[in-house]
Amino acid sequence: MGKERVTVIDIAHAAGVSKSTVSLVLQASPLVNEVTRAKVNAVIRELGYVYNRGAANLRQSNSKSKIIGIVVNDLTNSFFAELAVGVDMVVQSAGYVQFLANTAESVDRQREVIASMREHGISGLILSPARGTEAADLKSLVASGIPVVNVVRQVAGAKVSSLVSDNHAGVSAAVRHLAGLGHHRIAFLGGFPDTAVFSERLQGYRDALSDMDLAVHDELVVSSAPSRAGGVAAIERALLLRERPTAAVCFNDAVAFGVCDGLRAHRLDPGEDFAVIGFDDVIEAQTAVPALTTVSVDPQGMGRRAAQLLLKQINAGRAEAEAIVSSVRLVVRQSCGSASDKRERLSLL
Amino acid sequence: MGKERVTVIDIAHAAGVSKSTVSLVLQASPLVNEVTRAKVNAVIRELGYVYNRGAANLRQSNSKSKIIGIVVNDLTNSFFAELAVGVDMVVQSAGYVQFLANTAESVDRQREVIASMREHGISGLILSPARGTEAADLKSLVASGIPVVNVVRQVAGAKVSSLVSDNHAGVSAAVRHLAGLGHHRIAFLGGFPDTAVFSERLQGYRDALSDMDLAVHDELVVSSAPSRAGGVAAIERALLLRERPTAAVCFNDAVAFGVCDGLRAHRLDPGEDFAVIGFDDVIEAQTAVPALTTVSVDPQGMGRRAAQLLLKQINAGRAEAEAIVSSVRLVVRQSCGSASDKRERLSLL
DNA sequence: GAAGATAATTGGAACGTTCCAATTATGTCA
DNA sequence: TGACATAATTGGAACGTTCCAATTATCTTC
Repeated sequence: MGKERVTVIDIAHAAGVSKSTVSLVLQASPLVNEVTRAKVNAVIRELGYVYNRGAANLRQSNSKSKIIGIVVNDLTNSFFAELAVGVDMVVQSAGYVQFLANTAESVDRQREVIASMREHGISGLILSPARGTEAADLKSLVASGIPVVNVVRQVAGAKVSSLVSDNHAGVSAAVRHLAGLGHHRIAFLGGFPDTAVFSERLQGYRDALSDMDLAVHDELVVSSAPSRAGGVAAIERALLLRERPTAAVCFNDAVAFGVCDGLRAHRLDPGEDFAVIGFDDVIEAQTAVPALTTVSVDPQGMGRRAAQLLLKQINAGRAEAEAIVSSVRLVVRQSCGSASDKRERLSLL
Repeated sequence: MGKERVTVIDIAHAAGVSKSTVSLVLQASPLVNEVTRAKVNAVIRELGYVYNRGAANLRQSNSKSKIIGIVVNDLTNSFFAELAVGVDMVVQSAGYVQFLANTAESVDRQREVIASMREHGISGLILSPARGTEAADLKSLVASGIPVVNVVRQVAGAKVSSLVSDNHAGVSAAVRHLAGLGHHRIAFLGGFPDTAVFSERLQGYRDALSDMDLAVHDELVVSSAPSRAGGVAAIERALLLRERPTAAVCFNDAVAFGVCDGLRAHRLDPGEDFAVIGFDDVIEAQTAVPALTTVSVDPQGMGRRAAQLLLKQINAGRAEAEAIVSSVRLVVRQSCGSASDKRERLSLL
């Protein structure tokens, strides 16, 4: 049953009008009379018609496909999952649907999925580029006029819009906060050193230390995978130092959680015995114990803004690339053990 | 630049063959001569041709659109993020691309996104239905012959395949394990009571208690949102009981983590002072401190299997619905404080 | 070298929609 | 009522592909 599909012609026939009129109704054109519109709509419902966007898209320009692509480098990281949710929200309510693909940091896979998305005629692309992505990888895509918004990571030399958080300012604020609490040996933990994001955050760390007249010890920056497991590994190594750090700002929240885990494995109480600050502010940051002090970038909000930027460019037809750096704020919670937080915690018990 | 697209006709012209031949080449047909194939492929690369699946799909049956839809009820839960990654893996390597949408438990939104996906001609759908989804919601979809695989949750009366984990056996095993460790007052924490998954798990809890000759106290089952925050709330309430539980099996890992957080807020050490067992085995379960004892369902593997099942049905044309319940195993780690684990932990220090 | 088989190629119709130009119906005004 | 404007509707071409039936080129075999 239900083998052959219902087309606009079937509707036209059943409603006693022409296919052109039905098409007009589908597009909510003001040219069609109210009563015919009602009749056509009734028939549409009655016959269970489903619009064929593929056919429509064939006739129209590609930018009306109502598909946007989003490719992220690591969906198992909740930062990106939330980013995707944010994108999905605005994209859905604009009547679009999103192709989501995960590259797991593989540029090969990234190339494949972008090619596949192009074949399907995406109207635009939101991309968190895999490590090692080069401007050349995006060249033909932008040449074809498809708007692209890079998020989280930039690609040097690519003529596309980008939306990144203010990494330098965020880490700076975190370091200054720790220094203000009296910490002298502050570590920078986690992250792959060959990424722009890492460089920016590290620079923020170094600059803030200088600002606060603290020495910069290279042994205190230990890189690792930007994951929970990476955080465990990083703190393990940091605790091996002859002169241990007393605080750390972490590459991201996942690393920070791993650091807390690693501390506990050493019978150290994060927040009490060791201060840790994250970066991202994923949802668990609030509910974790201790609640994580972190640089809030609001991943969902970032997804929403990226989607809005992309939709703007799609609607504008040909839009120039703009680079937005999204401001960021330090959210002080329990994991850095500030005096005020200690009071707060005691009053809770 | 790059405004008008390159079509199969342009290729044909440039290669000195007919569009039919180019089409044959695109489909890797054995009918075409090696040397012409090579020439055509060269021209394709040279002109930067991109295949238009929309057009192809117009001519072919819907099942060749190479798009599958996946809609989940809560992507911010890492269980579903990992499920999506699993689906993506097999789907990508089969040359498909996935529409991913998040419903946030809204059946309205779910209806919208499914409708939108149909308009785009998905070949199949993997659905983790939002709470309150009814068989009627899927009726027209299955009537149109599009294969659907429900994951995680079933929809009563819907004629679609499903892949769920063995909830009863999983919770049973968890309860028996706790009882074996000497616990008498075992709570069941978290989850919305109006779902089939909840009922199944609760039944597993009750049956196992009976098996072990333990009394079933209704006050020991406290429902809540199946999230980290819900876990905090649930354990708060459980600790208010005149006679406190000493152990809990939780609706899922998110709840279990929340329960650990809540315990710590009360200066109770999860694993030492109170045993907790989760359900799902998300990646953090291994690296968390204490590592979470949990019923492992391997979300990525589940995603992969769901995708394989769906692809099988797509290729088979018309396939009958099959209900698979995926077996499940208890992974004992630190959070339930078994004797052997205590030894293990001590040896670590 | 004629006949038949096989290999390779091809033009044209079809898929379901949109858009344009053209047509018909309806209203307004002197 | 005729002339004109406006409102509503319409047929046909086009989008880029696939598929069928038909054609042409190349082999075999006697």
